[in-house]
Amino acid sequence: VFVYTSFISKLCKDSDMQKASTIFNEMTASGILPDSFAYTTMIDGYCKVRKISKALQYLGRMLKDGMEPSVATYTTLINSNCRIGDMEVAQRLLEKMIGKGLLPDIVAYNTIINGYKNKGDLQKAYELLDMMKSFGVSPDIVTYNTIIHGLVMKGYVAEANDMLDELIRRGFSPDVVTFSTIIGGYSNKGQFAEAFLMWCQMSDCNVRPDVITCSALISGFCRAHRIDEARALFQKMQGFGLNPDLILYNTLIHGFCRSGYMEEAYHLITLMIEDGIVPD
RNA sequence: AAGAGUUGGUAUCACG
Repeated sequence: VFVYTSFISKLCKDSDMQKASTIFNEMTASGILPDSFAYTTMIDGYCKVRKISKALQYLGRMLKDGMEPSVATYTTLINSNCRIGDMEVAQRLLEKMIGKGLLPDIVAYNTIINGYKNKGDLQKAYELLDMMKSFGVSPDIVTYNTIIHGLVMKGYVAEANDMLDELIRRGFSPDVVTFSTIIGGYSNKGQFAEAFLMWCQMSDCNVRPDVITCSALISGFCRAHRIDEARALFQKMQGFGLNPDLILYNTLIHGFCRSGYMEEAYHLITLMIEDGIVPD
């Protein structure tokens, strides 16, 4: 079950549910009984490719095998509903698991907080934050990152910055996601001085930028038609050993087109192909 | 360097 499930898990992450289900069937055919992990992997895989009926089919098989959904199984289902924006169902699932005597863990809470955040309902996100604390579950850096992103999405980047200070005061270590989120927020608003300060604070914390950090900044530069700076950072990051990916190329190509640099945009396509990245 | 679930970057019709 161990090796099968790890293999299936990788296939699910590649959204290759065709192959994943083949392997799953192969496993059961060889007499190996799927456990809770195996089922949850399949359920999550199908949820992520929006084949909910397939996912429920596996959930049904799991129940028929006499297994109770685990906290992770519930979290998968909650997340699936969060993605389609159905927070009523997500909330009901959370209550249902509690009713069954399962205690939602940090991941479960983070998932539903993220769901409310994506709906723009920071009020509810904060309520869930209180709820988790009252159940004795402490927020972690993911929780903070989620709320910081919620603030950024609403344009409250200064408040997001305050939240960063607060989390540090409480003894948490901001990570590359924290900084990328805030840098992206400033960058999108054209507040590049603030974005730069954040970049410096990130270095002070010994957190290294990654491709996403750079993309967030480059995206802002492009939006503001500051193509020289976009280009400069694009060069510089490769000096750091960071390799541009598909999204970054798309960002730059779009930015160059928008600012009228059509030849250069076109040139990027050949460049990305040389990098082994297939344009989408 | 190993089996499951949560957070950050681009684009996309219509509506607004």
